[in-house]
Amino acid sequence: MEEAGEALVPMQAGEADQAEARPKRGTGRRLHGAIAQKLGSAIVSGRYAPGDRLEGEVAFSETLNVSRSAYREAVQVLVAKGLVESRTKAGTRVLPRNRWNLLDPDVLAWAFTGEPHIDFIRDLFELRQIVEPAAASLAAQRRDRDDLAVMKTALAAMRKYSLATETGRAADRDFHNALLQATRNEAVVALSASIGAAVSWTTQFKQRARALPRNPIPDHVRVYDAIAAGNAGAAAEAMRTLVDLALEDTRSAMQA
Amino acid sequence: MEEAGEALVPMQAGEADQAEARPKRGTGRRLHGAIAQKLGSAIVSGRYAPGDRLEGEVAFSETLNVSRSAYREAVQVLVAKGLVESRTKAGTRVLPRNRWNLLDPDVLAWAFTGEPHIDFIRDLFELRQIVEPAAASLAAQRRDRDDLAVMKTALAAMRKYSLATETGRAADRDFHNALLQATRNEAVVALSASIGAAVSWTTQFKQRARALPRNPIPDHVRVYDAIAAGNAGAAAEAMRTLVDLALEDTRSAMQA
DNA sequence: CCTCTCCTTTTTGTCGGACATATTCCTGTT
DNA sequence: AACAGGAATATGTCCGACAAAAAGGAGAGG
Repeated sequence: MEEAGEALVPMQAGEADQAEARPKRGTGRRLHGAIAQKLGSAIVSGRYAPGDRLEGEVAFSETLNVSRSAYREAVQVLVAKGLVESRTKAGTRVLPRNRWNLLDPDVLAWAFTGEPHIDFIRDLFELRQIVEPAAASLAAQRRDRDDLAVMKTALAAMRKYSLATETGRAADRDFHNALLQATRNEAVVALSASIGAAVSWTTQFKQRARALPRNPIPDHVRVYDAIAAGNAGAAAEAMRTLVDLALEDTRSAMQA
Repeated sequence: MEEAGEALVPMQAGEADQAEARPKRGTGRRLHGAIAQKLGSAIVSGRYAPGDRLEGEVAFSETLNVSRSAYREAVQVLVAKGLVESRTKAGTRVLPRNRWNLLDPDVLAWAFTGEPHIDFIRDLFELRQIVEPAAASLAAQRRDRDDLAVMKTALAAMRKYSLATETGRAADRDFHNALLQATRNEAVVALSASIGAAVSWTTQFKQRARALPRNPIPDHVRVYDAIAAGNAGAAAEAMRTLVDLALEDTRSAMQA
């Protein structure tokens, strides 16, 4: 139902006093993309509750100082990701969480623009614990020489720069991407794009809280060795412990 | 209450033969949604190859007999799903497959509007074989009385009507949905919601090819019993065989 | 007083045209 | 031939208007 009165004011998280509401588009970004990000992160982070009605298009686009067209295109993006639903006269309303495309890369990114709920991170790691060992198993059976080469270089880069540097984290992503590529399974790879992004965010969290309490390189090496040897069971097991430790680190980091 | 009904009309179910005619929107469907579906399925089914450039907005929207605004909103949907990318002056180009959000429900649906590649189905079932046994295991550990009740009624409905009827298939979906809900993991639920939709399409394929070669009820019962008993290992194993058989059936049906 | 029907009003949906912006690509210069 | 600069072109944004659908209220009838 409709809450009376103060119901749903646009956020315009007022750092500026005056009408600086216009979402300036960052590097090369399109305007409607910026609006979509702004609205999307606002929804995912809970500033709009499921069932809430957004302000009307005309009014909202006015307060944002953008044209209705740009605003509408942004809303279409949110509709495409299952965050909101628009019906004539009823307005645009936030859908319940179970309709959201949580594995959409953008939605995941938006979820990590703010402090994500600990439960959600738990769910994500649980999915990782399901998918990644199985992926490692598949990779062990199907990898070719090129896959191993890419993983090896990524591993070397991880050793050289630690996970504290951005280049080091990029190498970590490369390692996991190469592993998933070796599964020869498009669906699994697509999942990785989502989970991988989330994982990189949680890695940043870990770093932010304190120094990494444990050197993750040996775990990665064990995974690599098992895949190189074509030992599917060992690869799965090694990956399982790797994810376990990552979860443990993240959890302790977030409690602090 | 929310009319869940996406039983909404499949537009232009008949012939798409007519040159490039205006995409008539089925009851309640928005125009840009229809365009997005048309373009999306064309891309996913391969009628546009990755790297191809779409016709310019003005020209294309003219041949479709729609306004540029509607066309643009449709394109934004495709952008949101990673299918295309638009850049000034360069035009709108189809992205490589690894950029697509394959687990997006709409993308999956579009993939099954035409004859999907057998490899893709294989990938999908492989992912199912990874996720669903693990989900059953989680469900066995976390289900409560309500979950079991819902699953039990769904099971009864499946027994009453077979999978040959739509109500029977709906009961099948209910069963799997209840199972996933019992995992208490939003990410797993979201993933399986996508895959589940695709699976229901393959089920229809099976039915179309020939009568279901095997009674699937006992397999479901085994899964239910294991979950009810809280036996995680048995639940995973039962689900594994269930998915295995489903894959086998689908494969033999598609070879015919 | 309640219910049903009809109409008003609100909000999204679609349209058309205009201008802005950013590249690409061609052209002309050095 | 290399480079710089301008014209062409496609997307990006803005504006204003009307169409369509549906929620909510008004009025007739029970």
